[in-house]
Amino acid sequence: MSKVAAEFCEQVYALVRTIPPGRVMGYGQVAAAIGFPGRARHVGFALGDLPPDTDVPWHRVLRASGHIAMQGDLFRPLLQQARLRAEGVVIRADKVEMRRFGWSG
DNA sequence: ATAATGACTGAAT
DNA sequence: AATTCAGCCATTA
Repeated sequence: MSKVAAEFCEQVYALVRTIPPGRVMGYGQVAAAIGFPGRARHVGFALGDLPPDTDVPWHRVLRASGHIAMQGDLFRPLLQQARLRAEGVVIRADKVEMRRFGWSG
């Protein structure tokens, strides 16, 4: 990884692994939780650096609005949506109800 | 040192 | 409620 410090990535992964199935967090929320408020975009990059077979549940991280990120991407949003639904998260029009599925720890 | 970039955000329209 | 715009911040060129 070249864009974000390894330590930052490790903390992101560690926290994301603690998100329970069926619950979600926002990028900025994750950043703030590990002590890096304002680094929402970097959380995104850290997750993007994960291999396709990672055990990190990156699909449980969405935008603060509840929208699925990477709308420009063709494949990943579909996978993310499928995995979330498999965990019982209700998604309507590419967005989830944060009030109901959001998680703070 | 200036400018561009990106799995983002919050306020304004 | 949906879109647009202007900040955000570390990394690159």
